[in-house]
Amino acid sequence: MAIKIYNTLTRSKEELKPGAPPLVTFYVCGPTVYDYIHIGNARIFITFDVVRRYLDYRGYKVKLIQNYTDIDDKMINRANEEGVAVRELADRYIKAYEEDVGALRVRAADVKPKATDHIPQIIKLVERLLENGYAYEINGDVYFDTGNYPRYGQLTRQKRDELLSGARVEPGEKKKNPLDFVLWKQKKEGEPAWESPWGEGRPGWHIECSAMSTYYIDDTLDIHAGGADLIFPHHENEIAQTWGADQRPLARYWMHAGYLNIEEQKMSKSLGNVLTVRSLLQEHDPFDLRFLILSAHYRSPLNFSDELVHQSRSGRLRLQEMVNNLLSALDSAGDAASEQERVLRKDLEDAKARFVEAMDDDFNTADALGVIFDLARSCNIYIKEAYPYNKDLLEEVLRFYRDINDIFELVDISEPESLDDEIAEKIARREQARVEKDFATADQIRDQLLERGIILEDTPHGTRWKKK
RNA sequence: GGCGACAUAGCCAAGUGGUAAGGCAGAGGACUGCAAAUCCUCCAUCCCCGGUUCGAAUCCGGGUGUCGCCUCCA
Repeated sequence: MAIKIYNTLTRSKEELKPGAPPLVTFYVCGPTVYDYIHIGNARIFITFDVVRRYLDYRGYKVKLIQNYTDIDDKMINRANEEGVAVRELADRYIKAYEEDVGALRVRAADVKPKATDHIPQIIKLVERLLENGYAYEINGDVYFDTGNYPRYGQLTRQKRDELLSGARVEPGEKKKNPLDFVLWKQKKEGEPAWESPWGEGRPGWHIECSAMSTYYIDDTLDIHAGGADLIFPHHENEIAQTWGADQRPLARYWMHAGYLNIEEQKMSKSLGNVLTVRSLLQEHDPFDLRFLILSAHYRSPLNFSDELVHQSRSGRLRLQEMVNNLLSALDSAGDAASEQERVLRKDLEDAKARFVEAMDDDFNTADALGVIFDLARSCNIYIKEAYPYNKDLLEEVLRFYRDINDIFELVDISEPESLDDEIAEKIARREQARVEKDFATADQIRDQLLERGIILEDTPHGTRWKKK
């Protein structure tokens, strides 16, 4: 069995065949750090974080690179509006990005290059493009010459003249062809700039990813990923640049995640419906947001609303409860054997296989969640009916949930904390009261503990507690 | 105008030829002193019309609808 990935380049699912297995080189287009990230950004980062973790789970050694775009028009405009240096703006939002994404349990990339730290590499790349005849300079600006690159449009699946019909030239641009794009931009007054063979200037938007991935990998990437809106022009241009400079494909597999809409509407500043991760985390559990994002296939459009977050939460808590049940059952587990044990063991093996099958098929997280819920039911039945429990089996189930959680990270699977003596004593007192059928006292104690954030649940095998 | 995606129950969502996963919500039941948790049962023939096939949600043709890209955008 092999992992299949939908490759935007070929518009079909292909078997993953990395260039140098078990290594998988993986480049994800990172944020432009001019503002807080929104939930749509978060979808991208969570999606590819899960892809990365799954590849890891399947035995690949993933090297993940994710850049920070810390110089471009948006950066400059925002810095000017706020009257701060571009560098200062970048530092602030890189920090914010790492906090936000960290709260969402997205693991940091192995390499996190910033565009402005790689100006020499960018300049060299532009020089190679000029030497190879794929670029031209006009008064300090350097453009990529799409007229010299017949394959332009291959990722977008459009011919040059088709793309041309919608293209337009910004005032002040001096390019030969409307599809040509800027590699190096001459300095304007008040903008950050670096020395170059074409005078002071700064890099264009697309060039950084080509330059940095080449610098850190120096070979065709296995996977290059980003949001669907990056297909054109960003990724199209990256492909053209890397080919022009080094005559090699930038990446073998191109993955693009779908849009996230807010209440069926595209998120946009003008509609005023941009939801930052930062604000959402004020009212929502990050696990719930992850659940929502993983509940649909990553290439499908995904809607976002409070209602859907609540639905996600209800479903997710079912899994959390199951894990809690499992952990507490483990406390009293021994080496009992039973018919139910055989059933659960089989369901576990099935679940393992089905999980891999779902995820191998272009990371079908929605399907995989179904597998997880099926096993949860089976495990709950076991816990309900198979007392006394078999410890080995429960531990094996728990191990599987830990493995899955290492990929999806939807629940908290920490060992139960020990109870402080006072609370333990109260629980014991309540038990005694229940035996004596003094339910008024029992309920009173339960209410007291509830106020302190401890929820009690009576089971046939004793009382369980959990934190609110 | 060009290119492309999607259309599955009240909601979310898998399934790409063999007779509709899973979750949320809802109804009924079991268990419980009560509660919580859990379990059981019920709840869709897959936008419409044609076609191919022994057989289609799944393939083909034609509609209708929604959305995206072609311009900064994750």
